[in-house]
Amino acid sequence: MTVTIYDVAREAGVSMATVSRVVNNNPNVKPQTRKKVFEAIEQLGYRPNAVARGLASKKTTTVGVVIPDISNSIFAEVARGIEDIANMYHYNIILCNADKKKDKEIRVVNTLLEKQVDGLLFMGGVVTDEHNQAFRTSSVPIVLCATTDEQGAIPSVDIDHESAAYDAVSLLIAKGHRNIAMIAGSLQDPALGYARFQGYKRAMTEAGLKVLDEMIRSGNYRYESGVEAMNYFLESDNRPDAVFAATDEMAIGAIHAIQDHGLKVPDDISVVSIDNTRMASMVRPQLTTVAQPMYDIGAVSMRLLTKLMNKENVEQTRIVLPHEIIQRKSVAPV
Amino acid sequence: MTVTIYDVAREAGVSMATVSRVVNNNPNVKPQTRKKVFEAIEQLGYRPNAVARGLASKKTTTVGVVIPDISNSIFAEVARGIEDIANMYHYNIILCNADKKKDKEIRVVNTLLEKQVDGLLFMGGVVTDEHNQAFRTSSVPIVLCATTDEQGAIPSVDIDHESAAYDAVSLLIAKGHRNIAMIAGSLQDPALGYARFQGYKRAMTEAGLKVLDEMIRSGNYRYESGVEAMNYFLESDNRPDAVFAATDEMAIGAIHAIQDHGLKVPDDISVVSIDNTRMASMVRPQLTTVAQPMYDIGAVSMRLLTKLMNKENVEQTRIVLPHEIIQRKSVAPV
DNA sequence: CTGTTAGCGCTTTCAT
DNA sequence: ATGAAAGCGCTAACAG
Repeated sequence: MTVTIYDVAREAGVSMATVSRVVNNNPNVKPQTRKKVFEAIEQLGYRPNAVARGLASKKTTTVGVVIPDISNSIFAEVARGIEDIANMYHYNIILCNADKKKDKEIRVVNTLLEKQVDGLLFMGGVVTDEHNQAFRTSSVPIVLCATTDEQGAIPSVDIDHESAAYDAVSLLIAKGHRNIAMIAGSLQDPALGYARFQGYKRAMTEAGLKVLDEMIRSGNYRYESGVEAMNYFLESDNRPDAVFAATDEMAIGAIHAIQDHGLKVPDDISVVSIDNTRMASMVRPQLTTVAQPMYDIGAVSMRLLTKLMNKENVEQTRIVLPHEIIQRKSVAPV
Repeated sequence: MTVTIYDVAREAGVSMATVSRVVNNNPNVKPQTRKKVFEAIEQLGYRPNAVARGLASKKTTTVGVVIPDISNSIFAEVARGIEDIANMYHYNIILCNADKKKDKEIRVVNTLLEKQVDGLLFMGGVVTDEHNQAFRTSSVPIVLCATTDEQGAIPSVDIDHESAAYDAVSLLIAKGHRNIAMIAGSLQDPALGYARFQGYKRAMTEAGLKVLDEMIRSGNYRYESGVEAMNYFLESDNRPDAVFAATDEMAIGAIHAIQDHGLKVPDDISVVSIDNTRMASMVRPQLTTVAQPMYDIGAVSMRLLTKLMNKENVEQTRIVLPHEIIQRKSVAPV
């Protein structure tokens, strides 16, 4: 039924080993023989079985990637970077959504390992002890992508969220704003939510400004939570004159909340955030935001992983990519 | 080094077959034996090798999905639907971007087949003869996802783009608009761009309205091309009073172009589109659009694929999912 | 309920 | 430059 390497060998009048050699581009084959084999392959419509090859060679040329949610554009962009580089190095990608649920994350890491992936890219929220435990049983390299572990024991590629937040808030301060609110993410999330909050705090403190509890609301990174949080600020008696949102989406929510209250951005209230998703230039006013190089994070982490899988010597296993503030139209001088 | 089923068997004092049985949940094992085996597994930290299993059983419990671009939110949403259902049926996903490039599409289909996926989900633009050729050599089922072949020979799940467009334009007409422009996609793309254009034409014609060349511009489905196209209309001497855009993104571009010209949506010009991406409710005014159930398209096509892989009898192999017009704030009566 | 025994389709020494 | 043969780790009859 299915044609195997053996059939090709018979058809070409050579041994399996020889067929294997030509399929794998081993130079030790006489051109003439190579030709015969190719003809037989063509003739029979032979398609190498990658599973058998994987079993025999102990390499599958596929890497597993666990991602919180592929339908979230931030992660989708990272995934695209991963895929492009993987492709370039002839790896395929097994993609698993894990929704930032610890149990699911650990489960998929295990099934990925069972599938004998040659390496693992882990994109998630927190890296707990249980994660480390699961990672430790892996015989293949793992790199954290768009996150880091606190001990810095595992190779990772990310931006410095704290300093990105610091820069965003500092811009606001430089423009003369003093009464600056923050729409934060989850403060339980050390790699992102909390780090961005820390950056806000540091910028405020260094500028001699007070960090007031009532000027901080936590959202879930999404649009709706941005409008909710902003509505809260709008209705408080100490209305901020600028808002720093932990994500573009929440910032856009905030902008609309402000506009729906009959106020103007940036004339009445300035807004700045982090991410620089495509949407940032698809709002009016266009969003001033700190660009997170998501595609590059994916690309660089995949590249790092290829080196690790290749057992190359890598000096830097903890890579921090630079961020950049993109000034558009949502921030005004006071 | 790596612990195999054989090691577990020895440790537990049973045969490989028995270990295999307990790992695969075969009921024919005495509870006591099962327990012994589990202990040995635990002890040794045994992790079944899915590649070996795949070779022996000729099933990999993974399906391949070829997708144009995972960083495009439309496709990402489909992918999420696929993943969720795949997960539910214990399949994993190998994801390959193919950028709607025919060569790349065919190449990845082949490598996916080499990897012995149990089934294939194909999301792409046009399905050419060459595609069909590649599909035909497959011994595993294939379903087209968010596209169809013209002959209808291959199982597929999609919406009826023509009628979605028809409904969108008809809404405009019902509201009293007569001078309706269209920002189309690629008219070379039969499954989407052209079908949506056909729907526009039919709605116009049936209403006794003229389809004017100068009222139609082609974009590339993206935001920028929406603003470009709209600018063209805005500067022409026959300004439309309503615009139908083939995608939300282009519609949002159009809205901003209109606003940047000092006009109002929908007061001066109404805008309607197709997609209902999350962004549709993240613009002001919120976008009236035809909802394309992307998640469901992914979910349903994966479900269909599971049935096919299972050799179940399926009556309907060409599924057309319903669309629905979502009226928000971008369309006004004249 | 459990064990024996062939493979699955390929890679990889080791010879020649 | 090529072939023979031993696995890779597991499943699936088959036998008992």
